[in-house]
Amino acid sequence: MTPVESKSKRIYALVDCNNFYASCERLFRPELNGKPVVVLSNNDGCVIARSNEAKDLGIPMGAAAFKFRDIFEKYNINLFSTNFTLYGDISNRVMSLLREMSPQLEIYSVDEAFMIFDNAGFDIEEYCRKTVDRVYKEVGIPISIGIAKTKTLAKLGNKIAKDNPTIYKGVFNFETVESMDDILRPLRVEKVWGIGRKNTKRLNELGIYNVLELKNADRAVIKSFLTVSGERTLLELNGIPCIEMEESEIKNTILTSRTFAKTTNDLKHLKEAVSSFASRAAEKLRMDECACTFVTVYISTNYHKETDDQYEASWTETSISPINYTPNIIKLGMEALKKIYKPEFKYKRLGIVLSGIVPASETVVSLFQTNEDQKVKENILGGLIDKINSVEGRDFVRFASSGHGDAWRMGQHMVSNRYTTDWNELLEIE
DNA sequence: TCTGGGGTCCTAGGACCC
DNA sequence: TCTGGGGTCCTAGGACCC
Repeated sequence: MTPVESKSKRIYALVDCNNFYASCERLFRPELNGKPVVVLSNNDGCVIARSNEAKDLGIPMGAAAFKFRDIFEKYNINLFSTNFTLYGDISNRVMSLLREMSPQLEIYSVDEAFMIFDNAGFDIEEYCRKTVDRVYKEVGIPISIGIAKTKTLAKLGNKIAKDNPTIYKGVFNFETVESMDDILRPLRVEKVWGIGRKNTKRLNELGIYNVLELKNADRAVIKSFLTVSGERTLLELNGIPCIEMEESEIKNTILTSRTFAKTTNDLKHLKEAVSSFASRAAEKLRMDECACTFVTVYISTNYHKETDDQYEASWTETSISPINYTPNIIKLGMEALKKIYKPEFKYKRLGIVLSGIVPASETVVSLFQTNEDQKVKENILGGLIDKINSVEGRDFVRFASSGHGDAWRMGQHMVSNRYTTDWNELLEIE
């Protein structure tokens, strides 16, 4: 037997929540079922989720909200600002149910996960249909599933299921399809996972327009034009798995960034932003039980405004040993900001990136920086702040340097309630 | 007037070494 | 003094994803 034959037969089932953010908003406003719903980004700047009814009205993903104001009004579209606290909680509910249905689960994003079946001795398609029913009944979120030998095909199958609900009823299975060619021929290459704007253009220049043409293309040609990533996509379309399970649960980077509601060149405002974003990033870091070595700050002007002078810059500070205590991270962030700040520009965006991430348990105490006692104190204080904030809402407790941030804080005008995490409800549940 | 936020992976090019 | 090529490591930036 060759190694390939002796390998177990693995099947991927990609679960994707339909119109996730819009579905979350509807969950607590059932009167909106059948009506158009749109969720806007921070600052209510652009469209990041649409219900099917909103899609049918021709509202594109990523559309600038101010350009569609008339349409929103004319069709009486229900608008929501983002409520990530709510979406995160609903996501957790969906994922725990999926984990129950499939112990090998790889969570890919807030609304997507791969269920993995090795040598399943049962009808996977039937099982997936049951999963669709259960998630809808128990959580209230509609999902679609694509089944195939590779992740890329499973993603594509999911798209097919979603685009043809009456034919496939939420589940598309590449394993039982009669003619692969007939399915792939009508699909444009940009539908494929990993083929974005630039790669679509390159492929079109090669005369490759549909997925079947890509699947049958010359491997060496694809590699030379689309690099190894494109080559992997081609192999995956042919049923050869190249994108494996994620091995590490640890993120490489943790990022907190915001576009400001107004521009500012006031160093005081930027310092407040650094302090506030560093606090949030440190909180995420501790949630993963990790520590970081590098703290990067980047700032930029408003690149949409061509009449303004443009500037963007970033700087990375290095810690002697890995840290996750908020004041330490703020301190490095402030030093980085000092290196790149220029008073002559008006800033629209600032971000903090934490990298060099390691499990907190593996960190050794640095002789130069802190001692065991200090470390213990930092851990207790950090944990306490996180606990209070998780109940009282983000930023309930924060460091004084974060200020009140009225000048730069985001504008959000249509936020729904934090239905599932409100303090009162927590009390009732517990 | 008003265009998100949080990630991953890959490549090219510079610095440095032998 | 002048010359070369190969290798590694690091970083910035591009492209993609949801």
